[in-house]
Amino acid sequence: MPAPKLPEKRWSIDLEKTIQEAHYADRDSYNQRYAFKPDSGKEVFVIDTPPPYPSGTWHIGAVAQYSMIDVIARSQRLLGKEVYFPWGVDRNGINIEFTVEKNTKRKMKTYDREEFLALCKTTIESFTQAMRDTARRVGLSCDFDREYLTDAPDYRSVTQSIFVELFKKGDIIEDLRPNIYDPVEGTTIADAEVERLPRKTKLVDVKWTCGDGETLTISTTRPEMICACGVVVVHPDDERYAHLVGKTVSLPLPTRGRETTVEIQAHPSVKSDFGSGVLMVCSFGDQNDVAVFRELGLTPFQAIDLDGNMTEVAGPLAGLSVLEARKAAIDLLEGQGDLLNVVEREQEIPVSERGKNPVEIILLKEWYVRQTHIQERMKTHIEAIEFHPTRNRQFLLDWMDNISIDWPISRRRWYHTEIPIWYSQNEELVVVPPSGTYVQPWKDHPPTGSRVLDRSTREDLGAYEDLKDELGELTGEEKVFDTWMDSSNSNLFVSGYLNHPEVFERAFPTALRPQGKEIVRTWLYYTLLKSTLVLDQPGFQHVWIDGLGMDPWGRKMSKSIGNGIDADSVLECGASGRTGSWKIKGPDGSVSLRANKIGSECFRLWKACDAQVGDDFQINPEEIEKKYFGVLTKLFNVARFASQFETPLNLEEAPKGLAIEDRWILAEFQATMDTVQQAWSHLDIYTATQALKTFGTGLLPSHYLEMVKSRLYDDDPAATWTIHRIVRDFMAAFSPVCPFFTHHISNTVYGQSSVDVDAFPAPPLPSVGAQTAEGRALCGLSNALQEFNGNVWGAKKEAGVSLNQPIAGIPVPDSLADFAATLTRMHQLE
RNA sequence: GGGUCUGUGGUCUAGCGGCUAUGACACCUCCCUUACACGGAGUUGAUCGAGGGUUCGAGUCCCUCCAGACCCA
Repeated sequence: MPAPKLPEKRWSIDLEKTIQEAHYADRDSYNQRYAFKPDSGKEVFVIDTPPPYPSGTWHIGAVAQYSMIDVIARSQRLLGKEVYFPWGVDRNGINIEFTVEKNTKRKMKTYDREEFLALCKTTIESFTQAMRDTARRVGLSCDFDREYLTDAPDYRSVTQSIFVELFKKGDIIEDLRPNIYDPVEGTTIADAEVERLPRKTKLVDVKWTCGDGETLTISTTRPEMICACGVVVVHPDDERYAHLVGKTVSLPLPTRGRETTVEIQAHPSVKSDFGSGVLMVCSFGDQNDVAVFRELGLTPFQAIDLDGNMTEVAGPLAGLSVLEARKAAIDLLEGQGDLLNVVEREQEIPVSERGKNPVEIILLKEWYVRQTHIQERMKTHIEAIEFHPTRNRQFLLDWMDNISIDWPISRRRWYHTEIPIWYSQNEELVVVPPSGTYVQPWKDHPPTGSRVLDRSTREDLGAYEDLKDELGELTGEEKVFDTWMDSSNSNLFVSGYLNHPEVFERAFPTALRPQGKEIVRTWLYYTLLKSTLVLDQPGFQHVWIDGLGMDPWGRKMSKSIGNGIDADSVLECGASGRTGSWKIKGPDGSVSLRANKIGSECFRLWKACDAQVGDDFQINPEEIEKKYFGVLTKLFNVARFASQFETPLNLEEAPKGLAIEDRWILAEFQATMDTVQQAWSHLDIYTATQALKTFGTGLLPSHYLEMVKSRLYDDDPAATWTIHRIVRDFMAAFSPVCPFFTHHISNTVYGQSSVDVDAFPAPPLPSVGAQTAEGRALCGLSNALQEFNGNVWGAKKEAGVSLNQPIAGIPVPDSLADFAATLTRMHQLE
């Protein structure tokens, strides 16, 4: 018997790493395979990959998601598309600023701006490199040479150009509005960036006195805000207080520069069962206050300044921080005998997502993207997008129903894209840069080609060069954009908007947006908003939304719980004899998990097989190994077994004299391949992988190979052709899931890598296709065949006979008459 | 409190109105059979979260409840 062409006895992580390193080592051949070649003549398929944010280690759940995007990219190549699988890194934002502040123990605003930006850039670059390594280790086939960074001039210039475009159109405006503000970090934040944390606060009952001497009690957690009170309200149905409506009541604390009484009115937002059922409405105490102020047309008081301190209007409390003022207010009230009761109370308070600081609502002049006027148009476009899974469309639409205010996009931070605008000395004119340039107005002058616009009408008044002298001293904008302003251009950027118009023509709407479900309301929503505002088009053809990686108990992985798993520990598990072990905090104490071998191929196979797209997936390395490494071993051995038989010179054309079992397995194989091709074209990773796995570890080895073993040993050309043709095409169809595994096998045995196949394999024997009568008849026998084989195996076991020994008295049923000879030989029936 | 989603053997999972509910892993039993013991074969094991309803017929559709996840207030 000739030696197998595949020398390795089994698939191993070390083998995987060797193949992988060779794969990535030669840049030219890598690019030949995977770089985007828009002129190839093939249909363009651009994937708007989520640019990860480098923060040290890459989260296992995110890596799992990303590896599935790679499966889609590779399967689309297999189907003959010209795929652009970009590698982008999101590097703007407050996280890196925090990291630098923590590392240097210095607050951002104590630095020179330029110096601080340099520090951020160095730090994020070191994190980025680790991420690039992990990306290759998990086998991503991105166009790495075309890497884009959201903090690079070419990317930021797109953000800035779109800002200018939308500003000119009137879709971006500046306005003085109440904003959610983080006083510690000194910046405005968006609705989507607010989270709630439970904190202990004091709920105090305060005595208020009406003009006619009647007293009432108001419960509040924010007595320092009394100075900003614009109205006192009770519920219109609350009979206890109906007589109060219309009276005036005195503020129980001294103020400055405002009237000392307010009116009592009725409003339905009051919860009668909360506290005393009487509510003081302060300008910007919370979101509800803002709504009531707007509804009742009241003039707001600015009680808190940009540093989080009380303003003049707070009278004796002016200059104190919010917390100090709260204490002082309680003391004052107690001193005057107006403090009736104090209770400690657990309350959910709004904090900023990034800094975890209690946020305030402050009246500020900020930049906004108008969005409330365009919701219906967006919904029309959203109808045209195919969602995977479909339920996520509704998820997005539901979020949109809650949108009631415009999107504030300016931030008082530094490591972000700058708002590209300068103001004239009289503040009535503005200067904006030409499209395609990146500017830093806080330090630069407007570049050549800038335009002068009227600040309020946005009328274009002429070239900056011509009007320079009329502007007086220019002030560059110091504020920057919310990072979602950058991220929401990613599809435009990767599709070639502004930079490659001829590609953009063919690439937009972008073929696919893959992402996690936790950022539907941000990344997906904002991107679709941009596509509607800028181009009035749907941003994508497909949106593919995956679930979240959970710990083995079904909880979200997070640093604070200590239930996270590092991606590299899983991918390197089994390399050089290393084993993996993980200690994970569960609900009932820590649990130790171990595994001997996982690696990228097994990891990808697990993710492809174990959960449908959109479902949350529990990550348990022990299970990944137990359930899926054996699949690789099995498939490897099938190929290795086949590889010991001469590969036919002509694999394309079926030889004469195919036996009934050859025709049967070819019919089954073609049915499987039909399913796989359909599934790949519908971005259905689960179905494709399951079909391949079931065929490759079930029917093929257990039934077909056992039937034809003796023919193979006798060099039967029909059997040899059948098994080789199936293994070769199988590897191609399977290559999106396990690219290095299939590459190694197909390259070694057939001299052609499965990852280079750019057309889905044609059916080996069309005469037994799924649409043919013979194909259907053959596939119809599969159950009977499996059952019969099982019966014989069971009978031998029952009789205590080993499987390679003969057995008597088992007749082949009539339905399998055509297989009588084959089955008799296979089982040595007597 | 609201919205969305999920709930199928010990664990994970298929199922999209129709025969005795799919498969994998684990468990148990057996087998070193000339590809594979990091393997193979065969068993055991589920009142499909609970309760109502629609239907000739329901994991599958509807309602209520319970539990979990995500998002929001």
